[in-house]
Order: sequence, then C-alpha cells, then structure tokens
Amino acid sequence: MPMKLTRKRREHLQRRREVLESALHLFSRKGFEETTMAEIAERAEFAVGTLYKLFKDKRALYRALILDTMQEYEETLMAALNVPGTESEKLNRYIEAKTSMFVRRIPTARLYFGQTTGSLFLPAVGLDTEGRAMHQRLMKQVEAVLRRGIRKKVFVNIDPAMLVLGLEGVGNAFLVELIDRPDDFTAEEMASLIKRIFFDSVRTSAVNE
Amino acid sequence: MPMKLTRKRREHLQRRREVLESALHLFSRKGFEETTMAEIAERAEFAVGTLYKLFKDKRALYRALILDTMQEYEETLMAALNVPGTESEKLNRYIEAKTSMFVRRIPTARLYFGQTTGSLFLPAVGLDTEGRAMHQRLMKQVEAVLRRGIRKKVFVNIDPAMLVLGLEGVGNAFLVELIDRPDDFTAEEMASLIKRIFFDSVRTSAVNE
DNA sequence: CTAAAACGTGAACGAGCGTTCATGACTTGT
DNA sequence: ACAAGTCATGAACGCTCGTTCACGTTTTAG
Repeated sequence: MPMKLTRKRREHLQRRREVLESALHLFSRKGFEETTMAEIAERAEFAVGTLYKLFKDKRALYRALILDTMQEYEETLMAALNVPGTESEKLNRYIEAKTSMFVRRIPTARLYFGQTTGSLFLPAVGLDTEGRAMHQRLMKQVEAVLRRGIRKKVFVNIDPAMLVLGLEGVGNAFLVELIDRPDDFTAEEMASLIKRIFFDSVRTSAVNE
Repeated sequence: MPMKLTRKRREHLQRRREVLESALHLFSRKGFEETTMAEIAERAEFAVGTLYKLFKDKRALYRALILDTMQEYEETLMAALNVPGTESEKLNRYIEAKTSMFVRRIPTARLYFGQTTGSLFLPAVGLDTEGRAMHQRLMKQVEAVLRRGIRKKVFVNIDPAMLVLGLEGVGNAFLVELIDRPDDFTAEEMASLIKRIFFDSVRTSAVNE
C-alpha cells in the first residue's frame, strides 16, 4: 500500500520536473510575459489543463521555477563561503563557484540574473518574499566574510555592505557578458578577471602622469 | 505663412512631449508589457486615438522615449569624457556625471538602466539597433580613455574592454542601489565610493594574514 | 469483471488590451 | 460667414492568452 502512494507521487514529481524544464527554457529566453502557457504545454508534451493540475496558475509555475533555481544557487555559494580558509580564499572560492555555475547552466543563469539584478524595478514579476530573503541571506554571508577581512586589515576599510555591492556589480557584469558571448571566454579566465579587477587596483601604485 | 506652419509644429511637438512624459512615468515603474495605452492616454489627458496620431504604435512610442533618454545620456557623458585633462580626471568626471544624472532624474535612470543592463536577455522589448549603437559608441569612448591610461602606465595592463565592463558593473550596481534607497546616499558619496572601489585596491597592500 | 474514483485532455470562455475609424468639433482660407 | 479641410475623440473590433470544466480514458478496489 505505501508503494502505490509512492509510485503516484514519483510520477507526479516527474511530470512536474518535465514541465519546469520546458518552462525554464522558454522563460529564460523570452521572459515571463512573452511566454504562454500553451507554449510550455506543447514543449512539455502535455495538455494545458495538465499544467493547471500541477501548478495553481502561471505565476505559481514561475515562482516554483525561481525558487528551485535560487535554492540550488544559494546552497552552492553558501557552501563555497563556508569552506575553511582565509577571507581571501573564501571570496575566491565564491567567485569561482558562481562563475562556473553560470557557465555550466546558462538558462538557469539568465533566470537568476534577471531576478536578482535585472528587473529590480518590475515588482510585477520580481522575486517573491521568499526568494528575496534567500538572496539576502547569501549577501549577508559575503558581507560577514568581508567584515572579518577588514578587521584583519586584509581588505580596505570601506563599509562591507558597499563592498558587497561592488563585488556583485563587477561579477555580474562579467557574467552577463559571458552569457552573451559564451564562446569568447572560459570560466577560469572570467573568474580570474573578476578577482583582479575587484581585489587588485586598477590604478598603478606609481601614479606619475 | 511660415509662422502658421511653425505654430502647428510647435503644438504637435508639445503634445508629443506631454505624451512622452506620461509614458516615462508609467513605463519606468511598471515596464513595457504592464503599461497600457489607455493608462498613458489618461495620464496625458488625451484620447487613445490621439496617441496613434503621434506615434505609429505602442512600440514606436516606447522607442522614441528610449531614444530621447539615451541621447541625452550619451551626450552628457560624452561631453564629460571630452573635457581636457588626464585620463584619471576624465574617468572621474564620467563617474560624477553619470551619478548626478541618475540622482536627479530617477525615472529616466530606471529606463536607461533597464535597457542597458537589465533586460539584455529579452530581445522583445530591448534596445533597437540605433539605441544599442549609441550605447556602444559611449563604451568605446570610455575604453579609449582607459587604453591611453594604460599606455601611460597609469592604469594596470588589463584589456581595456574588460576594464570598461568592470567600471560599468561597479557603477551600475551602486546606482541601482541608489534608485532603491534614494534617501540613504548623496550623489557625491556614491560617486566617491565607485571611484574608490574601482580605482583603489580592495586588498590592502600589506597582505599579512 | 465491474463500478467508482482519479486523472489527463483541449475546446470553449471571458477578460484585457492594442488598434481602428466613423463622427463631430474646430480651424483655415476665401 | 461659409465651405473645406484638419484633427481629436472614444466606442467598437478583433485578437491573444490565462483559466476552466465537461468529457473520455485509465487505474484502483472489491
């Protein structure tokens, strides 16, 4: 008897996954408004009505997708930050993890980026409270690492919340470029550029103009 | 006789401007899809039909708005880059001009930012060729300044196209924050933070952990 | 083997929105 | 002052798309 329930459950979850995969493909390249339920259904080889058996409505489907995506992201990046080591090493690992994740799964990256940076101004489809909270937890963690580094005099004494902004800014700018031109860079090149520009000075120490 | 033609023309342009102003307000806080022609008409105190006398369709209206906005932006920033001085001074003026423009005209900033950074992935409503070209010209100019600075050994020897990416990344990240929390920072504080993080090192010179 | 419950299906519905156009008011030229 | 042209108007049209639900098929239980 418990086996039957599990079997149903498994098939249900499998269909859910298939729908989410199709939705990821479409949302990530056309955006929320421009993707129709009919398209998602067709790509997943289900009837429209079935989508409504699996998700309350279009927004719920989107939300589930974002949450899945972000959860995986945050877990991976949190883990990178929590490997023991110096503050510099932690941040290096964070940058590397983020970059390699972007490169490996570009559709996911588009979604993630669109949510955390792109459409901050469009509350209509933006992150719901839960997703936003997840992202903020991660940012707080990065900030904490920076703060410890500042205390140890390894990083310059600027409000760590501002440094986080700078780090994310540099990082995301490069990663967006990478999404647009995936064949022009390797993940390693990207990560090393981000590190150099953020950690090392742009101005040379000998400023003699 | 030429006066009458001019008079008509003036009124036509005036109506156009009024419509664009209403459209800016709505597009900048709700996005393209979520703003209706009826709303724009109501806010501008015109009938829907009148909008179609002034613009071919909704997209043409949006495009005109983007082009107006970007043109002013690019002109101001180009000017800042072309004031005589050292490369460092030019970039400082560029950062200051961009920041103060963002602060003074937030709706415009939202639109501009959404176009140049936010929805790179949503070709449906993205920049048309003309707007993209304008933005690229500006980036090329920044790149040229950086290249000269590198040749003079004032900046580190990293591909200037990559440095541009970094500079824009840091700058935009801060400016987005400023849009979200306009009362927590002054334009000057922002500009000076951007300069410090981009130009000066984040890592202290004495790395002794 | 059969009745009932569970489930996927997609045609049909209705709301929302971009776009049009017949109408009437106003301006222009004589 | 009047005719002809110009122009704003907003109700109506048609299309798209999210959502529903009555139907037929498959699965479950006795």
